[in-house]
Amino acid sequence: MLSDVMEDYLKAIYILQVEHGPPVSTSDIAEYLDKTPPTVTSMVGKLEERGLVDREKYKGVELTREGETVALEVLRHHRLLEAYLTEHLDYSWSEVHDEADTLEHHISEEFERRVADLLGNPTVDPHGDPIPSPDLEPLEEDETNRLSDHGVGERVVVTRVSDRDEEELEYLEQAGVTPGTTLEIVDVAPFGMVTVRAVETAREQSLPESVADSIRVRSAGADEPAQAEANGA
Amino acid sequence: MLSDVMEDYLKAIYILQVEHGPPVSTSDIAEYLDKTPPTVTSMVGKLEERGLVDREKYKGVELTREGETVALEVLRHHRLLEAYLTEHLDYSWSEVHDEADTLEHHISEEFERRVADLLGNPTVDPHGDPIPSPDLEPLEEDETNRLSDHGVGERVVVTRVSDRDEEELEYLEQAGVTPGTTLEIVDVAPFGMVTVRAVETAREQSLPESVADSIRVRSAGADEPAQAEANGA
DNA sequence: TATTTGCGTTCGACACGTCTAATCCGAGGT
DNA sequence: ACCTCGGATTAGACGTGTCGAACGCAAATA
Repeated sequence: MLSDVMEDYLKAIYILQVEHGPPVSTSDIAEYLDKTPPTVTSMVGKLEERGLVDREKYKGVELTREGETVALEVLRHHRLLEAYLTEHLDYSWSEVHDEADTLEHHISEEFERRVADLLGNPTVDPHGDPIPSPDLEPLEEDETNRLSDHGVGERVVVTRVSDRDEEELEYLEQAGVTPGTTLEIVDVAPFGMVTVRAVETAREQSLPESVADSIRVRSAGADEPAQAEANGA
Repeated sequence: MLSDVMEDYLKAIYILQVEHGPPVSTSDIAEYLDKTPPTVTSMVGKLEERGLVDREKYKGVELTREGETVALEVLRHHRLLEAYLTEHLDYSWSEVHDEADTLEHHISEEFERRVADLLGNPTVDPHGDPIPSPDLEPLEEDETNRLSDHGVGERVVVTRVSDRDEEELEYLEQAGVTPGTTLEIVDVAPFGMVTVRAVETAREQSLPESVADSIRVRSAGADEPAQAEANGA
């Protein structure tokens, strides 16, 4: 049996690995989990002993297939919970993260199954993040663009926003920028600030570069406009 | 902050205290929580340091008001979760206990509030156990009788069954003996076996003494036939 | 190539929750 | 009043997860 702490490490390594590719450094893990580097070194050693990560000293760490499976399981719990809390317990879009972060380690397989059924086996969570399938196959890479990769005049549909920063989420939520929203890019300032107009509501918003970086979009009218609606119920 | 383990001890002490009255012995706690007596002694020492229990060495332990409040909080979580899992996630009556036992330590106050609202602020859980109020006032004593206190020919309404033994619960569930059921006592054997007929379905069941002891009832047609229906939604 | 500098790792320590083995109370029987 | 025996406590140990301080490696700099 794995402790919740170990699950947290595996999830962190998975996420960092997806973002910047393996190997993942000790200090990145420490930063992500708010631990000190010696703590991470020692924990990573234990994960290696259990065959959940491969490691090269002074280089970095990478999940084994087994470690990846555990990470996907935790991620599935997390994202199902986010969807569930949002749709059935009336949580706001920005409140769900902390609750899911705790509960993801403590729900049973039974609970997972029942929640998934109730939601109609969704494939994305409320932030647009993909939910790993029940058999925990590796997720496909996110092929969509960042909002900041697009230029003035283009029309895009939001597919996904980062769920790591609560304040950012609250801002986007009340600004009406959520998965499924169609945006028209009004202006791009030299320092990366992007001004967009939500097509449905005609509201204009300016978003700093860091925010524009974490919003994933596809071109409006591009192939397969189905993803945002795939989250059942 | 209290650990989940400490919460478990406080809950256990509370329950034992309600059952057999203070002081609660080390070995009873050990038995209840499936730990060894030295472990309990050491933990009880820590609870005493934190002002959650009063203790007299070699005698036993009793919750302080503060410790009782914590126990009631955990109990509220547990019983709300049981009600919630039963009513909204389609858990069977006997499955909920283990899931609730874990989750009770990990849900936020926010979650507690939302679940309570959704259920209509129930005052009893699916087993008929009282749910502590949000302000965590001490629970009133259970004034109802045990099934085994009644004699042949009497009609009683089930108000409450113990949730500690999963097998027993499964049996009672499929036997149709649940809170709200009206029973007529058909026979009492000398060794405590009670045979009852469920009035609504006319099914007859024989219950061993241990089971008959853990079923609480009130006389059918007695004052205030309202309790079993008080669990909203 | 020699040195600096930034990470990473090792070392020692600590709190928690648990156990076994050994010892110690104290209530009930004589 | 004494002894016994069941239950409680102390003593010592271990695994987990965490830290700060000291040390070591390796890549970039000169």
